[in-house]
Amino acid sequence: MNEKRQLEKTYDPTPVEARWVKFWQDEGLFVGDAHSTKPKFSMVLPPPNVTGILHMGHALCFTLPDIITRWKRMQGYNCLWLPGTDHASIAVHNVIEQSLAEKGLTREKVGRDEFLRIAWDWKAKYGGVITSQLRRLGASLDWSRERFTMDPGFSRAVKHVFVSLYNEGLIYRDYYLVNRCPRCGTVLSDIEIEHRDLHGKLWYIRYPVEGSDESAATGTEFVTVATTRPETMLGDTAVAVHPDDERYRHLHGKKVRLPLRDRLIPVITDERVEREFGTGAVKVTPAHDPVDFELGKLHGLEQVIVIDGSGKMTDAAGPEFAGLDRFACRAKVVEKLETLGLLVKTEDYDHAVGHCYRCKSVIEPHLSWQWFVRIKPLADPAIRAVESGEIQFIPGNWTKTYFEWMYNIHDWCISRQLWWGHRIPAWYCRDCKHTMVAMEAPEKCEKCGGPLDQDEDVLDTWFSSGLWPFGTLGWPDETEDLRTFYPTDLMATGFDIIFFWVARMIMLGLKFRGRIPFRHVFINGLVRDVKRRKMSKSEGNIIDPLEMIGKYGTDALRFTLAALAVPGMDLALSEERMAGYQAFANKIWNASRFVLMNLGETPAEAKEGELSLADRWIRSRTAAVTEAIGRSLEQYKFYEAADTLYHFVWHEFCDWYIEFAKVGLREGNRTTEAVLADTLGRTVRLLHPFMPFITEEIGQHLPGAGRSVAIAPFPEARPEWADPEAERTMALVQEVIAETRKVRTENRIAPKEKVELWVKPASGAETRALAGHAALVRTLAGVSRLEFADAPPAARRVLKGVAGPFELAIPVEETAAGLAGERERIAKELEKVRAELAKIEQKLENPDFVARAPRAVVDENRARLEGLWDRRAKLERNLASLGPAA
RNA sequence: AGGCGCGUAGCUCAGUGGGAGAGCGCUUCCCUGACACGGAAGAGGCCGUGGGUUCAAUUCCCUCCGCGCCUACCA
Repeated sequence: MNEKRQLEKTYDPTPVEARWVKFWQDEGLFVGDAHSTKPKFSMVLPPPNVTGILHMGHALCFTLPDIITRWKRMQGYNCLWLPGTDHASIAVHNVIEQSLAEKGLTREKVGRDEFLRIAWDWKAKYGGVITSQLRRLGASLDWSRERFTMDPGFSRAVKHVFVSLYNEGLIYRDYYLVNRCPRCGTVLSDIEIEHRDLHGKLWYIRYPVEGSDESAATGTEFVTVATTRPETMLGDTAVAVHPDDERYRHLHGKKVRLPLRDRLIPVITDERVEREFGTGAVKVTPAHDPVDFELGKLHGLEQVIVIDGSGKMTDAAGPEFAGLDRFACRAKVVEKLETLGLLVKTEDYDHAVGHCYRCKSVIEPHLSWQWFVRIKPLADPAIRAVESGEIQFIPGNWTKTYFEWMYNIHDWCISRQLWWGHRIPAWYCRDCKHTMVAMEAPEKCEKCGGPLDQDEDVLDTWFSSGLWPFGTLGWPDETEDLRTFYPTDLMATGFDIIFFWVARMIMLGLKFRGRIPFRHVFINGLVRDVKRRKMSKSEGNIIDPLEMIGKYGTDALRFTLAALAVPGMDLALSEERMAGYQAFANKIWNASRFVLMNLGETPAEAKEGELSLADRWIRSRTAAVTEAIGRSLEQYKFYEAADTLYHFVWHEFCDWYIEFAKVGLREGNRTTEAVLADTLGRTVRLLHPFMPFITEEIGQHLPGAGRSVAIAPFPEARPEWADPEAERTMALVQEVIAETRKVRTENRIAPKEKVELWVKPASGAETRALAGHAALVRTLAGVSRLEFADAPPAARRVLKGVAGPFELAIPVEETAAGLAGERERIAKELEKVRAELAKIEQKLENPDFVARAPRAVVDENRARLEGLWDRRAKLERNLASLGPAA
């Protein structure tokens, strides 16, 4: 026995994990080789926000691709998995502005330069948190190539893209109604808006029609409009009705007097007005509503801005309301109208309201100058890339979601009124207002030579993220990395950023590289809690991956995530499950300990002629499992691969093979020793992509350990090991053992007590097969003596069982406890057999079935029928032998 | 309003056009020299409802019920 090779008594993940993280890093095992001649496999890590701390969503999204990368690497691919972080402008702003607020400061007070200095300091200090947490997960990333979306090279790529698109006319500046978050102080793109259903109100307001006879007894004529946002009426510049609406035909061309502002506004007609909704007349506020904005343009209406960018009412709202918060103003407007008798009624009304995706404030439509990407020309090729199958979504049903959005895509607003980010490379002439866009700051206006001011805004974070797959590889330079690793092979991410990120990467990758950025898009689900709720801080139902790692080990966490990862499905994470896989890790550990304890000084060699049944069986199973795992991983069926491994390791290798091997090892069978060691070695390597730490630890103790399991060859399937005969015979042996155990247990024979087992011979071949492996039955079933005979020797009591083709008999002393249940046990079994038999008989008696079902199915049913007849006969005999019921 | 998805064992989830599966939990027994994070033997399910296709449906199609998500300019 080699003392050095032995494992500690119990597996303690923490020190082991720390050791191998360092080892992998020091040895440079995950560094991609730009000059390799081997086939490549590349991925870029979806860059987590620098503000981030690792949560379960990360853990899932990083574990699954890591499994694939490790698997590919072991198969000999030149792998690159490139890490990095995203500057996350809004998220960082929120963090820093909060810390400023604690000192009574605002970003305006400290100024742009100071603010950026603070942000960079902050990034330097905390930006590494998430990356160090990623290492703990065991993610096999190439840290030598780590990037940041605002590092100099990447910034150059961003500018390059902006300038190119501008020169091509695909980026333009426009005065447009956009979404603005009053709290974050910036505009947002359409997809950064979350729609939430709110319980709101619908206010019905009367606008006096101008020219109606106020002095007449009939009184003033009114037109009533319905609105969910009464405060915007201060900016109304028209009332719209449907052109064919008879109720309002007499108002065409008339004007109404806007209450509270005492302004005359026209009645216009437009087919977009729904006659059925509200009163069929709608107030028009071009500066504060997307539809009204369009109407306003069409009808040449004035745009009166009554709410500013921070959600406060402007002077244009009138002296009574100027300076009020928009919601306070709403209350005041309603109150005023009521006093004036202009509020007809108020109804409850539920509707979807846009909220900021970062801070959840209610979005305000806001009229301002912004930069946009003309998206159609970019979207079309991106649609074709998916239609043609060049890019494949997994699972495929996300394709539809992608198309849905891409077909209806709107121009992308990319400017943000923030400081942390890529500043827009546009300059405006102070004198002639000329706009210049360039990579480097121009000296003076190219038209009039006047002084220039750079645009104050930065770009949408997602504008830069969209370049990630090629910007990280050195683009716009034609680097070796770019040539070797682009396009990447797999992008694994959440469905929530298909629009934000995946679609943009495809569009920009095609535009600037002329090639797709990745072939497969693996969409993983959301990690939810056991009750399927989204994990959130406010719910207090967060399961913290780092806490789980501390408690159960990284391997258990990874295996849990893999086992629950059905492509595209949300997964409900339970701690119990994780505890189960911790036990699994422990099981592997102890099985390995057993194997190592039984290895001789010199490596054993498996001699083909000396393979035992168990050896041939486990080899056959290993071959099948190896093949199955490859197939599952090809299809990203992580749960299936994990399940296969779990079952194989625990219920085939540990429960059966190790127990069988003990029999051989006791006899000093070195072939069994060799097969045992080889099977463990293969198992460890099969498991490695899922559980890198424990397998590295074990692998390094095994004889013939290479430099690292992480770069050891992934086991090949060895189809020549398939041995159906061994599997059939083993099934026979296992059945006899199981039946014997069952009879023992149900008759309360103590585990320690040995019994004699008499087997009634079945066919010659079956009997010989079983007889050849009597030692296995004896050891595993607690049998002292195994004999073949038509009838057992005379005894006061004989327990009966049926195992496959065999009838079993166990003679016991009358004193054995609990013999009474035996009749019931057999009767119950018989009942099951009869019920099943009835079903099959019925099926086979159906001529349509026999005529139309596939031959194999019919044969299979016939075989089952015969097997059941046989079993029924044996059970009936057993029951009869017990004598009449008491 | 459209689109997507889910409803299978107590819980969390796989799976399949022809004998219902796993993990955890539960019951009984056992600390047998790898492992009590263990071993052995069990209990437990009209596979949401109603139709249709089929020789055969838990599986394919439709209706409905329940649940979740995404997209959306009826104020």
